[in-house]
Amino acid sequence: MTTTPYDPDAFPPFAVTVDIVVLTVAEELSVLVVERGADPFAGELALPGGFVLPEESIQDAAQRELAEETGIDAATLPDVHLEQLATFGSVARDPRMRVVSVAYVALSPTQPAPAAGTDAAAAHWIPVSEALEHGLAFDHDEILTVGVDRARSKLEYTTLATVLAGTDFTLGELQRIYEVTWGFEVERANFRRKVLATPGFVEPTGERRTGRGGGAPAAVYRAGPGTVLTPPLMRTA
Amino acid sequence: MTTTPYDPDAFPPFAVTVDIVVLTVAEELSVLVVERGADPFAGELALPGGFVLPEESIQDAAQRELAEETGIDAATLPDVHLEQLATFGSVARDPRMRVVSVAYVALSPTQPAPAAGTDAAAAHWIPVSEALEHGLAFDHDEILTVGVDRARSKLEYTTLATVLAGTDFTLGELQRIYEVTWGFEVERANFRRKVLATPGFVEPTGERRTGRGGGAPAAVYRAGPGTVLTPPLMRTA
DNA sequence: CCAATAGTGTCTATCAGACAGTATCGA
DNA sequence: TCGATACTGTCTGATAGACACTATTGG
Repeated sequence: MTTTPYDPDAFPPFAVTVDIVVLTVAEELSVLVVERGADPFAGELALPGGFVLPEESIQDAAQRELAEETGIDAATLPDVHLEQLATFGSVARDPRMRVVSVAYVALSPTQPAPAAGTDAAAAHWIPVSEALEHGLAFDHDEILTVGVDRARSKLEYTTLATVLAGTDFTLGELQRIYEVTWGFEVERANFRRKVLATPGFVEPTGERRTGRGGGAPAAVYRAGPGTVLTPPLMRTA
Repeated sequence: MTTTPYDPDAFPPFAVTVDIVVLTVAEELSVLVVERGADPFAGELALPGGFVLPEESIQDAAQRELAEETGIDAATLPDVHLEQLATFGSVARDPRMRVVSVAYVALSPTQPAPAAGTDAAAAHWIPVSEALEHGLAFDHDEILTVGVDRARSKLEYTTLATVLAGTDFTLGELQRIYEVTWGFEVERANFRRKVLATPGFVEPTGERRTGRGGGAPAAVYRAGPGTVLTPPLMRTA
């Protein structure tokens, strides 16, 4: 806002979009990508996203695109964490015109592949490493990198790993969320101690679940009311 | 980016601005505000900012506005830290038209009042508490709050306090940066130990400086090459 | 039995909080 | 001398890393 009055017809013409880095933990840390149908970058992979409409806030646009284009089951949509990441506004990031993109990060519980036949038929999960090796359209490589960095650091000082773990999880499963996201192993006993000693991180459900490949049945937990981890769960490696 | 091709004439009309939360530590934590000359909110206080031009990136726009409208001495401008904060895009945040604002935070060394007679004659420092009590134009109260939160938490896990302290500083002065920014006192001996034990935080200049109100002369330090504090300097209170 | 996972206990190094004590300046 | 700041040292409680040990499952 300058002190200069401005004429609605004189403002520089910008388009505003949202792009969403939707992350989940499968075998590897994975991101949801869509195949572009039109030029530029037709046929290439890109992050899901779209225009912000004149009558919706940017946050609303991100939520709408997450629902529409993402193919995430409507039942689990409320469990998805969505937060603003950063805004990307280089002059030539879109070859056609001036487009400013407000990027969001979404963390989703482990998900099956989006159902075919929906709006999001072109959407599918691929490992982040694969996405970065292959390369995404526009500046989406950079957006993805920033998004993954944000997710990794948020696991340190928030309880958001529970979002990636889903509604019910064992401590072993929660530990795998950290290990897959961070890319290195975590000492089991110390991890348990820290998680259980942090008030509001997890709550026992009282149930026990038996693993797939042998091993003692594990206690099942759900997310607690806490959101921050003070002191944080450091990633030393 | 959707897979739908889009017509340059059909995109929704948005204006994109930058608004900057420029913070410094004086007697209190203070923010640079400008007096608005035109409606809406004519005569009220607002954060400095302005339009992003068609041929500049958003980051460039923020830097330009910081230099132009801010009244910060050109010699100290390179020492100012500028980082993107968040983007604010509610539908009605500007009563005239749809405006999306990309907010930035700037941390400036302690500064004298901006020189009168410049473009930034309307700019001046006021304590953050005063700004929030009095109220700022548009949604700038919210932007300021988010900016101050960002600054406070960044002091925890980065060495950015050295930016607020200026080129040369004593450990007592650096401690005051923390105390004023966080709003509570820090234990002296522990603060010294932590700062000196963190590699790359500060470097001794070899000089000593004598304070204003008596006391032994203090060693003078400058910022070191380090940027992160691991583990962080926690604010327990 | 073996492999694999779950769960517990313990030793130790590190570090932050708290606080005492000495030193050096200006007024 | 007094007040104020600079600087050092030390004790202690909390905690994370490392690792050993037991328990319970499937195959």
